[in-house]
Order: sequence, then structure tokens, then C-alpha cells
Amino acid sequence: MSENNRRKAQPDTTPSEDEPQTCPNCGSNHLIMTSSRELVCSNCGLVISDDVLDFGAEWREFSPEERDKRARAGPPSTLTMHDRGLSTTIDWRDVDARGHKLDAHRRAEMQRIRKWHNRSRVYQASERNLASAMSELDRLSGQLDLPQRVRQSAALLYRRALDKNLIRGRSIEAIVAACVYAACRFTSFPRTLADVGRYTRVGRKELGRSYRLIVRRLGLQMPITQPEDFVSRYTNALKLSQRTHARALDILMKARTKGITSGKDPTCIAAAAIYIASILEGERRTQREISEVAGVTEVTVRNRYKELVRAFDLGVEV
DNA sequence: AAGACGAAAGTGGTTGA
DNA sequence: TCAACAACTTTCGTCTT
Repeated sequence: MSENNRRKAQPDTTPSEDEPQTCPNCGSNHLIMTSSRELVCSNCGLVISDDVLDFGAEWREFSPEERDKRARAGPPSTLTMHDRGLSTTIDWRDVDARGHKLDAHRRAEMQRIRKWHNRSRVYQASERNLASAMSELDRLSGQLDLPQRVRQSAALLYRRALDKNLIRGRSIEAIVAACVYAACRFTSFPRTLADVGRYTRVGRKELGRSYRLIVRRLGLQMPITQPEDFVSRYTNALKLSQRTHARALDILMKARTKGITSGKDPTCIAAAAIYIASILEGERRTQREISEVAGVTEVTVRNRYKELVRAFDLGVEV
């Protein structure tokens, strides 16, 4: 693959002063403000800005009485619950609002109401599907330690996949995992296919297939994963200094101008750059340590770093 | 003894006919 | 659909610190 090919469709990451009118990823102007006050592209699912995200109350109170007066029930609405967290639940305790026990007749009535309430809540097939998908999404993103913006983006992708009838005949788990992986790439939150695959029963192959499916059928324009995306994660895991981190980024930038980053696994390139940077900054890590956090083999780290050293004189005596 | 090195053979994904 | 191919992995013996 040529360097040019790999470079296309880069989102413009420089934040503009005002809210953008078009999606920086796909150029669509179908931007919607979600109920959790995130600006999201309804075409590709990119969460454009979530810095306004605030789950707290929108008022301030200055006395307990005022607090009581202003309080209202329920968590904020969110895309990651099948009903956006807006459903009402009926208490299981058979007491009235004042705490008095209900009589037998009322108890039986409440029982009936509860039953039908639950049945109606997750009634439609698509609702049931969404309910189970959102709990799976929650589990998976919890294990992957994903921030809220990635989860919301994944949830939106799943809703769109459901709308397009892509789930029927496929496993919910596979599509959820694919949406999570896609959301990671959209939001430049570096997780590899293997990372996501590790926490789901769906095989890597199936996951890749589902991912390609949603990209194609939802017409998503995926940004290319860059080695730089992984540097922070790896230097943190290796407890390397900020200087080494910056040095690694510098090496990657130079490598790009030489055109030796194309066609190679970005995690390998990142690992190699960090290896060199750690030596240059005097906090050397072994090839083994680095290959472990990057999830690649020592041999590949070795080969990549040899290439980098060969390509330009980095002052590393081998 | 640990870490680095490199050769050789095998694997899974992509590409182009 | 299939073969060719590049990238990557696994394994292992050797060299260096």
C-alpha cells in the first residue's frame, strides 16, 4: 500500500473555536446534539465534541430547602442504555408513598401492573436486541477501560447498524465488538482488533468480518491508525518519561518523511520508536519488555528498529 | 545469565489475475 | 477462487555484555 493511500481521510484534529458545522471525518452536515450534550455526526458516528459533557445538575442550590425544591429524579439520559435511561421502574416493595403496607387487594393489583410494565418495557424485538447489546457494550467497554466518548460513539454505531437491519442473522456480541473497535478508531483511542477480541467470545476472524461489514454497510470512512496513536499507551505502561515520549514521537515524524512507516503494523513501528527513544534518553527498556506491552514479538521490534536506525543516523550504536 | 541478534520455516491477510 | 507476496510470528543457536 502506498504512503498516499494510507494517508487519506485523516480527520482534522485541530479543534475549531466554534462548534463545527460539518463532520471533520466524513464531511456530512448531519450533526446532532445528543441528550448527554455531545455533538455527534449521525452519518459516521464520530463524537465531535464532548468537552461540554456534564452529568451534574444544571442548577445550583444554596440551602437544603432549595435543594429539595429543585431536585428531580433519575440519571441523565444516555445512548448507552437501550431506552436511553429514561424508563420508569415500579418499586418491588409493597408499600405506598408514605411507607404504609398495601392491603391484599392492592398488592395483587401492583403485582399485575409490575408484570405488564416489565413486559411492555422491553417489548419490541429491536428493543430487546438493543437492551442485550447495550449491556454487552457496557461489559466490553468496561473491560477495555474505554472512556465515555468511545462508548457513546460505539452505541450510536450499533443503533445505526440495527436500523439498517445488519444484526439479523449475526451475533449481537460480534456486532457490538465491531462497533467498539470502530469507535476506538474514530476517536483515536488506540485499541487493536486483538485487544478487543481478547475480551469477547467472538473469534478475531469473526470480529474482523463484522467490522468490515459495518464499515461498508454504514458507509463509514475510517481514519487510518497511526503509530503515534499508540505511543502514549506504551510509554505509560513502560513508565517512561515525558521526554522519551516526545523523543519517540519525533522519531516517528522523521520516519514518516522517509516513507518507511507504510505497510507496516503501526504497533510495531511505535514499539521500535520507543525502543530507540528509551536508549537515547538513558532509560533503556529491553526488547522483550517493549514487545510485551505492544503485543508483538521481539523479532519484529528488532527488525523495525534496525530499519529505523538504518534509514537515518540516529546516533544509536547497535 | 540475561539480553540481543539473525536465520529459517511457518501463518494469516491482502492483492491482482 | 487461487496463487503470489509482504509482514509478522515462532523457534532456536550464537554472540555480547
